[in-house]
Parts: sequence; C-alpha cells; structure tokens
Amino acid sequence: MTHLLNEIYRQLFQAFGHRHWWPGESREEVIIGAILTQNVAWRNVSSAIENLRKHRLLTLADIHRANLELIASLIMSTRFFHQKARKLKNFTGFLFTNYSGSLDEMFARPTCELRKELLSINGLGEETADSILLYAGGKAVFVVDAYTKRIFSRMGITSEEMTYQEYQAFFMSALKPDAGLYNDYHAQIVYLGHHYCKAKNPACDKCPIRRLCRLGGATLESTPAG
DNA sequence: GCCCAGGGGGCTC
DNA sequence: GAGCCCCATGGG
Repeated sequence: MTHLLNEIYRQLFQAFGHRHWWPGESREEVIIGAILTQNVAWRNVSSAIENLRKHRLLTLADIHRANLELIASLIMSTRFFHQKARKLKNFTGFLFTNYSGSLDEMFARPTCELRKELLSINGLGEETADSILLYAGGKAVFVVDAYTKRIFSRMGITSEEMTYQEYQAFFMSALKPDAGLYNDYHAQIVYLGHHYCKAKNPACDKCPIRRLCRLGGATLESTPAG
C-alpha cells in the first residue's frame, strides 16, 4: 500500500504542482480558518477572514477579548455563525487558560497529548484538531476529510464505511511520518475533490482520477458514483 | 428557486 | 455505536 499511496501522490503532484497550503498568513489565521471552514466552502470563509482582519480581530488574543456577538456578526458568511463564534472563543479560552495564550507553549506539548486536549474543546472534532496540528503546528498528523473518503473509496482502495481514525491509520501506517508530505497530500486531495469530484459530478474527461482509479484497481464504471 | 459546501454536537434507542 | 436532527450563508 505504501507504493500505491506514494504513486498517487506523485501523480497528483505532477498534475497540480505543490499546493502551498494552508491559505493563511499566520498560525493564528490558520487556526481561525480551520474552525470557520467547517462544512462550508472556503470562499465563504475568505470574506469572514477579511471582516475579522478589517476589525483587527484576526489574532487569538483579540478574539479572546472581543464580544461574542460582534464576532458572530463578522463571520456570518460561514454559516452556523453563532456556533462558530462560540467555538473560536472556546479555543482561545483553552489557549489562555492552559498556555497563557502562547501557541509556542501549546505546540511544545507531545502531539498525542495535545490532540486529546484539542478534542476535549467543544467545537473541535477530529478533522479540525488535526488540521490545527498539521497546518498550524507542523506536526506529522494526516488530515482526513470528506474528499479523502469519497476519492479513495471511489478508487476502490478504501471503504466509505471506515471511520475517521481508520482512514488516518490507513494513511499514516503506509506513508512516512513527514509533515511536509501530509500537508501537500491533503491539499492535493482537496484540490482534486474541489475541481473534479463534486458529489453529483464525480468524473470528467480531464479528471486525473481516471488514471488514479486504474492505480487503485477500480474503474470509474465499476464505482457506484461512476 | 434549488443544490450543496473541507463538521461537530447532542439526542435517542 | 449508529442514526438522526440542528446549525442557517452564499455562489453556481
């Protein structure tokens, strides 16, 4: 499986180039984006980030101090904005209570321990916690998302029934523990999913997934979505 | 107008 | 642990 997963990445890299993820100019912006992007297209997140920037609320310390309803009003474009404003505050509350507001201190924790702590915060599930660990903390943690499940199960490599943890273990047991690789691999998957694997339009002639399907031993015709 | 987008929590059984 | 509902904007 190691060879297959490396070969898939090689072909994605060849097709799309390095994706240079995550979009965000600082670790703090990455964390804020990771929470805001839950179940919403990134374009909706962009305008919310710009709103926060304009109001000088794009740092965790500022969010920690800011009024909850003000935050909610600025991130309205990301859906579920009351919940997400609360989630942002839950994270900053955790950071300031346990690490004096210092990301350096927080990320100095052993990754496994920190992951458990992040998951204990209301509003942070596995994907969000892992995105923070990988993209803000530079930790070698593979991020699984809806596209990962959709694409790899359509390729006949995994089952859609597998849990998040099973998907993560599947990738991490096959790939070398390399944050740079995990970073771009996930970014490639999102790019592929975004451009070629929409829920109701799983394939098109240009889609690299046709080649990838052959790698996975499946054909588009044999997949339920194909 | 309709569809859906990079989730997560809470509740029920 | 699975199956459901809730949250609730904006672009194609």
